[in-house]
Amino acid sequence: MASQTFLNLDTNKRNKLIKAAMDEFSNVRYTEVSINKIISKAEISRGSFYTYFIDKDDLFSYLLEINKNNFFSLTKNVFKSCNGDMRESFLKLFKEIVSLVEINSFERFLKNIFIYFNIYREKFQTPGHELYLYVLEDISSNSLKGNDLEFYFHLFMHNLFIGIVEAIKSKDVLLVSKEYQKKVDILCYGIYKEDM
Amino acid sequence: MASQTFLNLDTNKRNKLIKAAMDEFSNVRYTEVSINKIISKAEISRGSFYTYFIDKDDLFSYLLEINKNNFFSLTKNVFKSCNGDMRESFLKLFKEIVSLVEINSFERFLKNIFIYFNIYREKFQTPGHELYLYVLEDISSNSLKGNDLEFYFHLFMHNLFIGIVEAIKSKDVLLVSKEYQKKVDILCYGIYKEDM
DNA sequence: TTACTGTATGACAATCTGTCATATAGTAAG
DNA sequence: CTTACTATATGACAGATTGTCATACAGTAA
Repeated sequence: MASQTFLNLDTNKRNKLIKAAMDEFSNVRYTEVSINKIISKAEISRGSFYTYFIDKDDLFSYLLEINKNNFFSLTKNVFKSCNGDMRESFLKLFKEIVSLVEINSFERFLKNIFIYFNIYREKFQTPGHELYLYVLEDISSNSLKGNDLEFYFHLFMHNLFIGIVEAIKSKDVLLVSKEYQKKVDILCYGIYKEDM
Repeated sequence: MASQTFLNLDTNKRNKLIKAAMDEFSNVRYTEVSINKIISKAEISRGSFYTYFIDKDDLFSYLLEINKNNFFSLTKNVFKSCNGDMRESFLKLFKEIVSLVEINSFERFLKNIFIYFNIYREKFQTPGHELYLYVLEDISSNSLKGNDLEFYFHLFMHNLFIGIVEAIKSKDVLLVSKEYQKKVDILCYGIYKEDM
C-alpha cells in the first residue's frame, strides 16, 4: 500500500504518478486500467512502479486513501449542518456528492470507486468504522430506536453508495434521486404499516 | 450473449464448455478468470470460443442466465411457504441460500456473482423485474404501506444479495446472519421511533 | 460436381504483467 | 579520498493473455 520508497519520492515525481493514475482510473473501466499506460504517462520505468506498488489493486487502494479525507470532511460538515439528523444528512449528502460528480467530471473514477468497491473490499478494509468515529459526535440519535447507531450509520452509508452509483449510471438523476429518497424513508420508517 | 452457433452445438460439447467455465469461475477471482484455461479444459479451439461468446463478460452473463431459473423457483417456493409475507420470506431465503452455498461448495462462483454483479450490471440488464413478475402472485401486500411493492421487492432482494456476499466472505455465518436479520427489520419497521 | 453455408482451427499481432540482474547516485565511515 | 553501503532506477525478459483472421473442413442443396 504505497511503499516507503514511493512516499520518500520528490513531490513532483510523486504527484505526476498520482495524476497519471487518476487519469487512467477516470477514463476506463477498472479491468481495462493498464499499468503500462500509467507508467508511460508518468514517465517512470516499469521497475520503479513495482517498487512503489504491489499491483493495480494496491495502487487503486492508495488512490482511494488519498481521496478519503475529502469524503470524510464532507460527511462531517453535512451532519453538522443538519443538526445530526440521519435522514436529513443522508439526503443532503446524496445531493452534494451528485453535484460534485457533475462539476468535477471524474465520473469514471467515482464509478470505479463504487462499482469496484467490492473488489477493493475483498482485499482491504473499508474505512467505515473510522468514518463513523469521525462523525459520531455530530450524529443525533435521540429520535432513533434501539442502540445500534453504528449499524444504522453503515447501512445508510452503504445505501448512499448504491444511490451514487445509480445516479452516475442512469444520468436521469431526477428519477434516481427520488428513488434514493424513497429508500432513505424506508430505512427511517419501514415498509410495514404501523399497526402491525 | 451465447451465439446461435453455440446454441446449435451438440449437447455434450456445449455442456463440456459450460462445465469448464463454471469450474473456472468457481475457483478464481473474476479478474483472474482465464479464457485460455477454459478453452483448454473444454478442449475447444480459441477461434471457436470467440464464435460462441464475445468476451469474458458475455460468458459470465450466460452462466448467470442458466443459473437464473434455479434462483427463480427457489424464491417462488419460499414465498409460497411463507404465505407471501415479505419479512418471513426474505429471512428464509437468506437461510436457504446460505445452506445451499455450504452444501454445493461453489462459493467462489457465487462470490463472483455477487461481487462482480456491479460489473455485470454495467453492461447487462438484471432480471429483477422478470423475477418480480414471476413471484408477484405469491407476495402478500396487505400489511405493507403505500403502493410500491415492486420497489420494496427490489430493495429486499438487493439487501439479500449483500447479505449473501457477507455470509460467504466472513464465514462467521452466525454474526452475518444476525446482522442480516437486523437489516430486514430495519427495512420493515425503520430506525426512527414511532412517535415521531 | 458445384456452390454455399455453417463451423473449427491455430498462428499471429498486440498487448499486458511481474521479476530480476544490473546500474546509478547519494551518503556515511575509515 | 575512497571504500562500502543503502536507496532507488532501469529496461530487457519470460510468461501469459486476448481477440482476429485467413484458411480449412464438412454437410447439404442444386
